[in-house]
Amino acid sequence: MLDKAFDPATLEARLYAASEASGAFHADPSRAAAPYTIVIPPPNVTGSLHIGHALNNTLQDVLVRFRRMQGRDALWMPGTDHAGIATQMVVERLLATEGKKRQEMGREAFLERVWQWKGESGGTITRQLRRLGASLDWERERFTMDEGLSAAVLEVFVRLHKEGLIYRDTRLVNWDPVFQSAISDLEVESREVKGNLWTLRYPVEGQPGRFIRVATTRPETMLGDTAVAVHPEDARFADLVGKHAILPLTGRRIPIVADSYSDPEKGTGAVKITPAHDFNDYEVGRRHDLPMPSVLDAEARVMLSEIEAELAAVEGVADPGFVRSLAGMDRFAARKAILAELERLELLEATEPHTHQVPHGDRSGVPIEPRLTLQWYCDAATLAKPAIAAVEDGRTQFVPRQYENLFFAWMRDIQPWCVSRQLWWGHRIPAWYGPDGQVFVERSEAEALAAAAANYGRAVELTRDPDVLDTWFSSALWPFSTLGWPEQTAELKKHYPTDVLVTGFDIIFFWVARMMMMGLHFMDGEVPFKHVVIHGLVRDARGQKMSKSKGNVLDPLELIDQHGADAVRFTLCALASPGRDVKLDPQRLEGYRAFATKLWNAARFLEMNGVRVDASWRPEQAEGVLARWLLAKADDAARDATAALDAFRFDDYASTLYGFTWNTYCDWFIEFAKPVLNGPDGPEKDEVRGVAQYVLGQVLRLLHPVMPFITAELFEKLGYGEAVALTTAAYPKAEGQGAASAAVDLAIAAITAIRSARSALNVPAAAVLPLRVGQGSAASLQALRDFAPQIMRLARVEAPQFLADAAEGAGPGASAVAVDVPLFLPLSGVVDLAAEAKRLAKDRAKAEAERAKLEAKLANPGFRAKAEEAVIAETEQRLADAAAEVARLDAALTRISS
RNA sequence: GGGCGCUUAGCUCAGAGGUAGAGCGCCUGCUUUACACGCAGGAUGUCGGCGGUUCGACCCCGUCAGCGCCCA
Repeated sequence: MLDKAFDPATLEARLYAASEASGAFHADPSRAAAPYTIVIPPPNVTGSLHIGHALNNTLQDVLVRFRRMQGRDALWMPGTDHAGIATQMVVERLLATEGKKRQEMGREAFLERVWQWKGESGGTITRQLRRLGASLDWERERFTMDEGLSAAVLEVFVRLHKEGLIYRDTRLVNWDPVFQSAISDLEVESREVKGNLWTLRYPVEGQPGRFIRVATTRPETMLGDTAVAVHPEDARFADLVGKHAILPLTGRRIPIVADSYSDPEKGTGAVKITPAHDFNDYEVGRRHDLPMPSVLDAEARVMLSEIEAELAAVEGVADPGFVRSLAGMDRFAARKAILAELERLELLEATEPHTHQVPHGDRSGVPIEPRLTLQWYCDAATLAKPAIAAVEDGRTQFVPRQYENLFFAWMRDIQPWCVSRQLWWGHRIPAWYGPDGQVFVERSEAEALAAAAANYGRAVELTRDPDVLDTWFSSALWPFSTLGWPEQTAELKKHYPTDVLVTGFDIIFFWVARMMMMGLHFMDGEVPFKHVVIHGLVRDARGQKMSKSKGNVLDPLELIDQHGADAVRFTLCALASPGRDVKLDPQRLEGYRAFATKLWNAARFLEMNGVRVDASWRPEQAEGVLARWLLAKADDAARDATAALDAFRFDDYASTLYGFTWNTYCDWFIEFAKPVLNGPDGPEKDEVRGVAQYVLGQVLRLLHPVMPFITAELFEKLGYGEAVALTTAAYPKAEGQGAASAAVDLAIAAITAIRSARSALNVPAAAVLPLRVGQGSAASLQALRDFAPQIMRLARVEAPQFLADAAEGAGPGASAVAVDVPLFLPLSGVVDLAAEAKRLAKDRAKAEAERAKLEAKLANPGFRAKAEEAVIAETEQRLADAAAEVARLDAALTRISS
């Protein structure tokens, strides 16, 4: 016997553990079944499950469970990435509490410590994914730093280098002074900062008393200025172009150049150019062939080595002694000192408050310092071409489609990808340097030594590059490295290309783009995935982004504790409309938890009424109208649910099943079944019991992808089979059960019409009224006869009296209509006839308006001439119906007033 | 400034060139022995504004407005 209420907390852990242990989530390449493959976008190993993960993984799990039930050899590949910066940060913080520093420990010991941390704490998110019910193939769990994946990284790096697609170059990078490493553009976020706009005066060479004024938000970089730029068409400065300015403090002579980068509208119209510390200035520097001295070191402290030689004393303008005093000073302290000195020299003209966007490291939280450094680059522009082509010709499709534009925009303007990071935790770059600095990129130190020996004609000592690769470099290989590449495994053969990548739009550049580039390059031009399903961000009920500072964060694990994993999953699924953010209102969760309870109670009801699972019951044998009606509706639900999932419409999938389960199955079928179940034993009762258990079985299967726990529990408790068996039970298909019986729909219409009339007339709920049935088609009258017990029970009426002719039944009372049959509720004395008259008049007005509208439409010659035949016929039918409705209501009004 | 998206019931959102929908909320009534996490009934929409195409526009086109996101 089922418990009185569904209690998710007591069964989720048990059910999940049983499924995992049963091997139901495990793919097997030796199986004949066609593959279905999703690789999880690898969560960060330091991470824990947030609501965005819950959405992302719910959608993946729904797809995987659905396809698995359809008989596919489903593989959902689990794992995490090593998150270079984040992990290093976590462990360094841990060390700090012990009073230790990474630099003191040395690289080896530090890495050992990171692995130790990973062993102890790196499994958080994978444990949490189990609570969500995610049916990942845990036996295959991978980690980007594990042996196999590291081999893949090595192979890719070496091959790309030999192909000339990886090279070293000195370029401007986003430098994070906290981590002292290059970071990706994508790890930089712009933050609004209240600062100042300072106007500086640079003396013009050879024109005493004349200055060119430049506005800047970063005065400390002026030490590295190598030009002043003005707009070529700016008349104010036309005579200065080609002349020089004397850079204050350093005394350096710098050219005044014409470049359209300078905006005449902004600031003073002249802009200082510091090529080594600003991306725009860097481009200007390249255009004008300017020197690019760096003036800030790895920690963003003032560094003079590249400008020291040119320091010159200029009376009232530059003092080398002052500049030297800045050496080693932090950039913000240097800013203050420089401003003070400029002020003293009367070269600081104005200070205005100014709010502007400043790039910050998303993890360190400090302003990024663009720095000119020697790094390893990957030729992304070349690799991007096949990726763009694959999306253009539809080998990979985005869902929703419009995200392809975002992908194209980024890929067509892609910059060289800086892949080196000045960290310890990560894949160490397989590059060794000879005594003269020549580089040898090989798969191992031995190979590098051999290559060096061949090159120099003798054995030499090599030094290995200390840097590691960007974490995304290894993530980019994830769709094939996890399948065993570079080994040609059975898994790789069967499961690549994968079917779908499910991710948020914010991650298109991180994962999608890079996986596409690497997949196409290394897998013989085969795309890594056929579909990219993009979902929105999870926001709070008011549409605000969740953030710790706002305190509006919803923790999925708490939600699971409160409502059950099924309700959380169903909610996320129902709200996942394509291209929209998910506004998660706790009220919605309550609503879908109620849905789970509803399903539970329906099952309980059947159990209490002697409905038992009968695997031999065949739907084709059902003859009764009610059974056939339910089977046809179940067919529709199966077809619609499947179509929705085929199209990645998770919202439609959820609402189809919500409606079918609650409205069709519980509200109508079960209510119609009650008189039969309470009645005498016999073939009719057997059939109702049979169809009840059969369709409930279908419902459990249909819902299982989104509500794996409650469905498995009911599957087992009711006797359909072991809980774990539902994981691989066949997903229902539309079976061709035909159209739903009109007889049931007519009975439903009759009940609804009578209920509506009763309610409008304030008939006491408990009152049982007489019911007279007027003239109608033979089929309709038969339907009302067949379902008389249901109508009596659900509409609270006496056994219907079928009237012999239209004249009968006249007399005061309420009236209603079910399709083509008038229904009379003689209510003289019981009911407020004036209220009934009012109700009828209102309905009549509505019907008359409809009639008039249709008549006008048909009277339009253009409509007659140009509309499709079928549309005209339909409109005529509707007009006839409306006219009949008006006539019926007129008759009812007449009866009442007589 | 450039690009993309959105605007439909009180809220959150579906929606097809030909009859505007759902869930929640709201109002009313109900211990109808599965379920009050329930049952039944009900109200609410110039489908953002304007113009165009069409026999017919919520839908297609143009334009304006407001909101959001991305990039600069």
